[in-house]
Amino acid sequence: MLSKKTKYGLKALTFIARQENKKPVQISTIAKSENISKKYLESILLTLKKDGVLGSKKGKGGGYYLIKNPNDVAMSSVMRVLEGPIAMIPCVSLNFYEKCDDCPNENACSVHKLMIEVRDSSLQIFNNTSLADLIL
Amino acid sequence: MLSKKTKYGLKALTFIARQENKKPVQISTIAKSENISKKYLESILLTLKKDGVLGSKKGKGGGYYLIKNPNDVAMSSVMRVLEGPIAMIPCVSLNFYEKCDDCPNENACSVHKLMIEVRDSSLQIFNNTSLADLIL
DNA sequence: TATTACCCTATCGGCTTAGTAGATTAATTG
DNA sequence: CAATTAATCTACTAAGCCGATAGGGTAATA
Repeated sequence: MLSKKTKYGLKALTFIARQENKKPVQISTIAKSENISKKYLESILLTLKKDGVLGSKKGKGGGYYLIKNPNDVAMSSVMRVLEGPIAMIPCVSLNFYEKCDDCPNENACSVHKLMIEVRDSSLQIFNNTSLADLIL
Repeated sequence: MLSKKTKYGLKALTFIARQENKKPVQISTIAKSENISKKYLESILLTLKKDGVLGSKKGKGGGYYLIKNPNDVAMSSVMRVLEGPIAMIPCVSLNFYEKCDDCPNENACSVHKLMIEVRDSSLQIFNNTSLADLIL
């Protein structure tokens, strides 16, 4: 399941990227327009800022703005920051690997192979889709 | 995330499908061999039985056995029974569709389109992989 | 210097997951 | 028939996560 966190984050990023001018967008503006709890959205945008996708400006006329070019914001990186691993199971995750405690031998595991396939196909989509593709 | 339920279920199915003879396999045998809590595995196998993939026999020499041919057990159906929707988000699910409460217009949603792509690529894998492929 | 709006910490209810316990039912075997 | 075996059913629980909320703190701008 895609968490609301990720869903809201993607919607917010899209909203910001759609701005003609490069003026900062306020949290409350996005929250209202996209039907998202303002306080919750706050924490999400903060996460995206720490990740380096967004920048922020305080005070009057402040808000959040895009730091990178939408073409350079890959879905794979956004997904990893907000959702966590792209793989369905830790033992096939590239960035969040963890050994299964019930599997003595990964290579002999029937589930393992299947999950690698799924991971690769998802990864291909997320790597080849950028924020710019979402704007359309 | 793939739930342990699904993971255990797949492992159990593989275990049963690997049996040379078609004699029923007992829960405890699978549980020990695959390091799964016996009682938990019980409920999983019961679910698979209700779905029509497995049959069971009580009493001495009883256990669970495969009803269908491994080639006819598609991963997509097993996934749906154990894991639920294959889609990452209900609004793009084919079998478990639900409207988003925050989206006024699905077709205008940037997340929607992305999630359809992911669903389709996963579905293709799950549809084209059967239990027979896992045995190898 | 007042206002605006980001920043941080803490908390909470509700839900799901994984696992446990115990009693019951049905089939086989002696 | 009786004893054994193993599936079936019901109920419960501990732990963890998610989404949301509350309230105050801090920095920049006009």
